[in-house]
Amino acid sequence: MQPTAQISPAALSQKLADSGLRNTPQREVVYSVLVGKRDHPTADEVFARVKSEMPTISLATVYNCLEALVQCNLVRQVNFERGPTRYCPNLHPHAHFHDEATGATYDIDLPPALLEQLRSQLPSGYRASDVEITFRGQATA
Amino acid sequence: MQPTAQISPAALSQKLADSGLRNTPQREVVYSVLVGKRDHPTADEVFARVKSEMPTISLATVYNCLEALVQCNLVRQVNFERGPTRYCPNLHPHAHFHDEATGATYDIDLPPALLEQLRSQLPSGYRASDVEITFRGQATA
DNA sequence: CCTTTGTTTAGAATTATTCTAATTCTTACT
DNA sequence: AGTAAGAATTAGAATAATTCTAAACAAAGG
Repeated sequence: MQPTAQISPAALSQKLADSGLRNTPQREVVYSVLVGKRDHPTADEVFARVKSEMPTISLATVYNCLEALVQCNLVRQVNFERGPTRYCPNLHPHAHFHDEATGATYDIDLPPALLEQLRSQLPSGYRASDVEITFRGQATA
Repeated sequence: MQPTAQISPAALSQKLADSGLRNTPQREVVYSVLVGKRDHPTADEVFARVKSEMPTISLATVYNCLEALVQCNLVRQVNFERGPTRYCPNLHPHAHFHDEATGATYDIDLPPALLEQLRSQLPSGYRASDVEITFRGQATA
């Protein structure tokens, strides 16, 4: 998993603008927190991390910022079963491995050919804009 | 998608017993409702369907029954994003296609070889007990 | 029987998330 | 600069799905 490079504030503004959204200090901090520690944090965890840098931010704003970043395709949402939504700034197509023992989440790179093979399993008439692949198990390493 | 045949009440009892659980009229009805209409209903939807047959059942019991059936491997849970959990009596390994327009869910059969290929992408030390594959998009057919 | 253990039930509690309404910021005119 | 219009932020209320709680019930074993 090579990390996705953090984009510049200007590029962030641009990406937001592309989706009709504005850049704000809050959105910048939320984004930088996400790329700073790619452990698939929940909104609550993001909130806690952001507060140390910007103590006045509210949880509602964190949700708003995360949604904005998802909308402009800088961040992906990840869900495991019924757990809280997690956020992932890795934009490479990849799967997730969810360690049932520790709760940790790892990114798993997938060859594009394999994804293509998966897509080809769909009957004609089914057009998938997205595939989500999640492994569950134990990582002993 | 060939449908999974409904198992007999005796076999249901046996499966439950294998997991240290008892059979009950409620569990039988919940199971028969699930196999009766395989449209991946939510707990609420199951509740509504079961009530017509057994009007005194409670929602908590439906949750309990569904959990029991999941535990003894007769039913799978399916989650889409943040939506309510859905229940699926199809035990063949398969993926799901979630139609974003209608909200409908379709089962997609997957060749075991492809699943094996997916599993082989995991680094050594990662042992997956389960893989979940979800397509999102639009079904025009 | 009588005890133990599992199940059901109704309703309360919980959790993650979204909504609301008031305020504050930006942007873009004039 | 001054101001109107549209976004974004905030705190707290509301919601939705699910889980928990405690009491009643049922079944199984000695």
